[in-house]
Amino acid sequence: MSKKDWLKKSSRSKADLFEVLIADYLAKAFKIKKDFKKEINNLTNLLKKFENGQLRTEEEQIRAKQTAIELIKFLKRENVNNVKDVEWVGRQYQTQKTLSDVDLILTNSDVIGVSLKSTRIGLGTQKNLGYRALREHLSLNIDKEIEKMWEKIRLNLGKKSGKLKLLANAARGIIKNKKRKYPVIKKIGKKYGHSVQVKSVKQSIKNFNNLGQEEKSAFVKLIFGLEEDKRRLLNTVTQKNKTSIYWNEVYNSIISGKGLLARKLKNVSYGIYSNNKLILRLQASFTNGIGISAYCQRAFLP
DNA sequence: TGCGTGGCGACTATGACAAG
DNA sequence: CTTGTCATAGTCGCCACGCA
Repeated sequence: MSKKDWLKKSSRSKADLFEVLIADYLAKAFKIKKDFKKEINNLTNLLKKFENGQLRTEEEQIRAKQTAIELIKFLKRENVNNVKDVEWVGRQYQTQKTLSDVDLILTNSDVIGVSLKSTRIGLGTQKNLGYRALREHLSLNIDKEIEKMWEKIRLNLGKKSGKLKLLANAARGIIKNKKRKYPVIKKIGKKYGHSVQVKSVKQSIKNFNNLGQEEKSAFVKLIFGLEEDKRRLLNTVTQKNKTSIYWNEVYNSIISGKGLLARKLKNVSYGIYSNNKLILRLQASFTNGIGISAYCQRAFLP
């Protein structure tokens, strides 16, 4: 296993540990006869095996404590006292169709989902949408533009000399892979790729705004990873020593598709607004550098 | 410090053609 | 005609970085 694999696995376990630690604090706070000691021990032991395992564990312990304190305060303020059970949802989000990491089950059987994030820098990419998904949801069609882009790239390469000229008729993947060896390929890709990005953004905005409520909803749900979730959702983000907690206010309009509107942000990016509040930023791009590789849109939280 | 950009890598889809 | 195999294309999560 390569070092990167270890790091990846470790961060997965780290996130898990972060979640169960908080679940444990919450169970205590609501005096529920349940603890997560077993999960905590298992994950702590697992983390020990990774590079700097001790350090990683301690970092999550500190962050979890801090987050839990803030979360419990928040719940008190919001008069959420009637919690009868705490459940760790963890990574079942695909099957459970929820962003919740820990569920709070209330005495009336309502559920509050809590999404828990612990990051060093930024919020990361929310989702990377491929052309297929965009075609399906937004009826985006830039086939012609992409074909034209390739024609121009090949034409341009053909005018060069030597190895570059030979590449003019090579497979797309070959050309793509040569871009590090021949940086001029990146320049060419950028030159002809940019207009594809710009056009696709225009088309995406127009098409999104022409969608019906249900289709708008489906697209946004795809990005948020929501399906038929009935939970009220509480988001917490812990960065460094700062924790922010907020109800997922946009949730209802996301589900209903009401009040959703796309608007241009920059030449290659647009925003999706829920009742005039920016909820997502989408950026037209190529997955692997500029031009020449597969088209995609990346979604970021604002 | 937010945003646009660049990059890696694992995985999946597709289509051509060979083998059964 | 169906199944297998191979190369190429596309998908997508994660991360890094530079610049205004």
